[in-house]
Amino acid sequence: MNRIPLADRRTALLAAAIRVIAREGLTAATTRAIVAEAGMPLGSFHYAFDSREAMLSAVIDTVTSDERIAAETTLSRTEIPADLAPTLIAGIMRYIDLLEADPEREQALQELSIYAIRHDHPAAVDQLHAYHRSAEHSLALAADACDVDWIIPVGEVSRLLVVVLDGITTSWLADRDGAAARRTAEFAAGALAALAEPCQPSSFAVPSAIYKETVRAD
Amino acid sequence: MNRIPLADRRTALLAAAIRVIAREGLTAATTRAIVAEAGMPLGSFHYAFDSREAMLSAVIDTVTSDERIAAETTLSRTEIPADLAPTLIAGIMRYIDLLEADPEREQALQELSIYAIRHDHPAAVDQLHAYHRSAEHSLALAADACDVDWIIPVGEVSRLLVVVLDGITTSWLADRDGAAARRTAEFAAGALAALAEPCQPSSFAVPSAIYKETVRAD
DNA sequence: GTCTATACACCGATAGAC
DNA sequence: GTCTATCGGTGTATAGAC
Repeated sequence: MNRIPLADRRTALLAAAIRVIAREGLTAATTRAIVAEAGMPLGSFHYAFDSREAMLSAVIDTVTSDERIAAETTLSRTEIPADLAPTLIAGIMRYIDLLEADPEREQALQELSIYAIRHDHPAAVDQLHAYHRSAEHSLALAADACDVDWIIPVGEVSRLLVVVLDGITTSWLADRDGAAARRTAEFAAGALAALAEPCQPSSFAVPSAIYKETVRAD
Repeated sequence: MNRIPLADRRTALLAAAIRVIAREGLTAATTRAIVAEAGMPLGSFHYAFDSREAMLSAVIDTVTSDERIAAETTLSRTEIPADLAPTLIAGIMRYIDLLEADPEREQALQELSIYAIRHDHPAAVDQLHAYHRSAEHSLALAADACDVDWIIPVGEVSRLLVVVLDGITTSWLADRDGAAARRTAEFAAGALAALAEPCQPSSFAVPSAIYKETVRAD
């Protein structure tokens, strides 16, 4: 009947898949459940995607896109305070707000992440790198706005931030303790802020003792 | 033929299930795969467990037992250095060693954890609490050995440690970058060590400003 | 291109022989 | 109690009508 461009059909199926995964979990996201969610007949699935597996890879690519992550995690420049620690706290708090506002979405991302590690490892690495890029961008922006320099490579700081955000997410998904998550956020922000110092006139940053000998160039 | 006590059969099936989950993932751990791994006929499954779901809950209980976690994470007292930061570093490094030695096991634990959040939430909470208890015990032991007091409740420190360990695990499972994981560990240990101070003669600990007003009694 | 009908494998669970 | 055989259901994928 209605002829739908293939790209639109793929988009609709991906969106439906993400909704089903968020609502009922990855194992419940069968081809039947996804086409039902999208209001399509079962047959249409396999000429939008070669297989369920291929579609899941596309789902991961979609939720991993830099634009999507950036849109959800970037602080608008105007709301950045002057000091670094409060800036970092505000950023992490904003993430926790998003987590509390849409727990199922974050749970879905974790399920997809762990699925990818076993079944589509390159996608898992891409997903992690996307988070790192986003964190790096936010951290560079924060340091710039607060007139400080990171004393270790910002890529290292971003790794720390990603680890903390992931840990906070996992714990919160289990215990739903927002107050505890926010205490963790304050501690983490303080610790991260200690990795910056007021801008030096020189362009050479001073590496900390810990990182001096272990950071590799690549 | 061979009559096997029910408890033994359950134990054997649980062990087989854990091996299958570690090797092939949770979704591949079907009743058929598990009994095959255990060398049993399919029929024996359902008089050891009421259902696959019930068996998975038992699996979670098994891997969540305090004894098991403690055995894997507790530092033997003799190898604790005198200063807190190196002690914490050694502990987290030891965890990373275990992670690198048996990645599939840790991946299995994460799959079980995320399964439990959706399908057996009380078990997920128990699992998190077990980690907290173990971390709390290790942190108390470390502080004692190094003659320091935690300046915030040790339960709060343990929460931070659990968050960090979980974040390190997730990142490492994706990128397998042990050097980066160890840099994260050094940073985290340093930040946690800053939450302790030399023992006071008084038994009153001084709460930090951050935690003073947010920690609830419960 | 679209959708119905169906193929075929595998799932959890159980009935029934021994 | 033990194990084989099988049931009913559901999964992915596809063949074939239109």
